[in-house]
Amino acid sequence: MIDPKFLKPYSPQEAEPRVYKLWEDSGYFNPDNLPGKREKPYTIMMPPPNVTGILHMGHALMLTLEDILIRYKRMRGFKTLWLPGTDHAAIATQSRVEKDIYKAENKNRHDLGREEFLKRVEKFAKESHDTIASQIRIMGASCDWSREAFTLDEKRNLAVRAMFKKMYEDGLIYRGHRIVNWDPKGQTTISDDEIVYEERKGILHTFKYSKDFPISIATTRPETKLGDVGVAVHPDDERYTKYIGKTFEVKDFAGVNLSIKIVGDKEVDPKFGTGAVGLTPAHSHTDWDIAVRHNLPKDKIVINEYGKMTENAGTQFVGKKIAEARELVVDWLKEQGLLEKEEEISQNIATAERTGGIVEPLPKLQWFIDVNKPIVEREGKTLKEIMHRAVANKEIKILPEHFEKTYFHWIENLRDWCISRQIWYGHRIPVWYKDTQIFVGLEAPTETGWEQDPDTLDTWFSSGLWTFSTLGWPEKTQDMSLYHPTDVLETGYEILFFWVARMILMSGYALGQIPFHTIYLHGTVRDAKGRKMSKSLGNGIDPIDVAKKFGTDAGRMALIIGNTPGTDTKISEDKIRGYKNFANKIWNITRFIIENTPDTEYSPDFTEWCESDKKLVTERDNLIAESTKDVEEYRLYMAAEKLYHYSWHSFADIIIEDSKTVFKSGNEKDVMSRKQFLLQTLRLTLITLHPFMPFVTEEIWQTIPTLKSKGLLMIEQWPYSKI
RNA sequence: GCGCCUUUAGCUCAGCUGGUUAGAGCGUGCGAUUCACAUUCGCAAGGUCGUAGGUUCGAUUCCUACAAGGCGCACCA
Repeated sequence: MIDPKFLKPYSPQEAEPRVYKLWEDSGYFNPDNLPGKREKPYTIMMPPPNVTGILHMGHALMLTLEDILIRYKRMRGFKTLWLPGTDHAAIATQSRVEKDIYKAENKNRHDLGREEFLKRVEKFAKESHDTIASQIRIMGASCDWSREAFTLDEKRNLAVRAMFKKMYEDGLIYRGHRIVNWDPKGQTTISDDEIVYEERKGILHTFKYSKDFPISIATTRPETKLGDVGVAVHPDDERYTKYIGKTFEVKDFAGVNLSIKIVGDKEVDPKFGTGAVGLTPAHSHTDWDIAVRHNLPKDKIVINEYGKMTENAGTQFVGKKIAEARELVVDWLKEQGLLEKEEEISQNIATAERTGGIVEPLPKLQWFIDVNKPIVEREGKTLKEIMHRAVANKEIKILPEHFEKTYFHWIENLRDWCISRQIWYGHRIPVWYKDTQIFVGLEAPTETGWEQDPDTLDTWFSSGLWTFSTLGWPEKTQDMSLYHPTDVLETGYEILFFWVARMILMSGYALGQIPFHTIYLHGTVRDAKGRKMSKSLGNGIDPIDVAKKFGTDAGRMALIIGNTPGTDTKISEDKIRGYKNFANKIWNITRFIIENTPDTEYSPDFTEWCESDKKLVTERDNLIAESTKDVEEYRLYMAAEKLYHYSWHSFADIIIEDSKTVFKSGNEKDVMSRKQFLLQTLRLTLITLHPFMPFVTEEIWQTIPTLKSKGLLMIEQWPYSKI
């Protein structure tokens, strides 16, 4: 008797939660519980979503791609581990919570104090985590919850401390006083990669320090000139060579005394401005470098951490904001008749990715990772070389391939990585100070008087360890030896440098291993018009709403079809609706077949095909073989589309339609052959579509008595496993 | 400034290593539909494959230049 469910349209809302529970309760998400021998492991570490809120379409795409790969490999008999987790996302989470608290209570983090503030952040992170974990389930992700990790939990903290200690002892981590990127809004340093450049209009002022100063200079930041210590010109610039080496005393530059030494440096572009650069080493990266080369004073700081002028800027400027000071200096130059020219130019302003604050270069004592130091344990290779080599010698393959060039280009320009942050939420730096002594270790020294460094680590330091901190490193666990290196790292191309490169660095350094064999980079999910989804535009599609309205399967298909690696993809409700109809189509295919084969036993070894069906078998098997190859070669979009097209436009539209005639004909051999073909193809359709549309296929499998008796579709064997 | 990507039907995109009438989905038009389908099915229209050269027996596919759009990195005094 046909199950009455089939008399109504397929209801993903009803089926999906029930089916997920069935899977989760089976224990098969955990590779230890999978049936059969399964000697070969297949591992994916889930890129941990930030605990700053809820999942968006990008997460849905990531989860879909990874789930397809994992489900496919599980059906191919691999010991599949997909390890889920979340990321504490230090700055992002801290600033989010700060904002909330300020809105609700008009307090900042200092009003609450470190301990109380951290409690609040942890509470927020916990809630956010719970939301995310439930949303990952809604997406149908077949990941091993028993191994779930958090970048800031105890085990990961141990890994972080162990790594810091190891790198410190190898001389790769050092403390240095140098110019860093300071975010006045977030009150912390940030790395070069956390800077976003924004093009803005600025005014280039050309002026002289004093009437009798021989060289005019140009600047967009007149207020910093209060801290100038020199002027740099190109060594071959004939206009200025006669001044190189001389020092000029400027008695009164807007109220301060300046001692300006003229130096020749080839970094100076003689064609820009006047061809002479006023040097402010404390507030400019390039000026700092020039000052180092020519031994000029570097610590004349005129702007502090809050973006205000310091005492060095003179009594009339101290305490004033940058913008105000800038106007005052310009006014003064005008009054003195020193301003020669003002022109509008466009310039790139460095802003902090997370807070949007304008980045102020400042000299500070910070912790760095040396990317150019030869490592004894690694045959004298540097971290840069470790990162470069893994991709260059094809140990790691990037998809799409052209991102390799981007990757190499980034490595070439890489400078030492500043890893200390002046924020509270994150891994505390495992360094203790007592007078002039420094102690670096896993635990605090037992004697009294030691104080721990107040700073925390860049969040990407802990994410860099993700492929192995999740497996228990630094302990020598069974998981470590079985699952590392992992197989695929699937993530968005925008975090290739932030994260992917750092994992290659950390794994290569600490283990002498690559972290993964293949990098699959997906693009950004955009709206129907190609715009980025954002809160302010209100054009976002919430994957959870999609699940409610159309079903997760439909959302997954819409995300995957037409989506090639590295390319942005557009999605709309219309597209999703199409795949909702497809789920219903499979539902009705099933209904037709069971209604028309009530007395037919499915026999797996059936060979008595009539002539016309022989062709159908070949066609179908070729299609499955092609799709299998597509999945193996990461053309998931292609496999999904082929299977979709076959099910609907061959199997349903042609073959099933034709069956109506065959059944009427009454030719017994033909009828039997066709019935067997329909049953067999239904079974194969469900199996091959399962990685893409896991819910509807499993629901059907569980509803048909003969298929259900074989257990879960999730662990059914993929056909033609020789491919 | 250095580099990467994209440019194929009205829209969104496929087209793997060059080879018969260039494909899909959506949309459009016409027709059918109490017979698995909160619909579905059939048929049809629609493309000088960004522009200009080149390699080749043959190029949407390879090379060069150019144009438009997008992106990354660096500089930014």
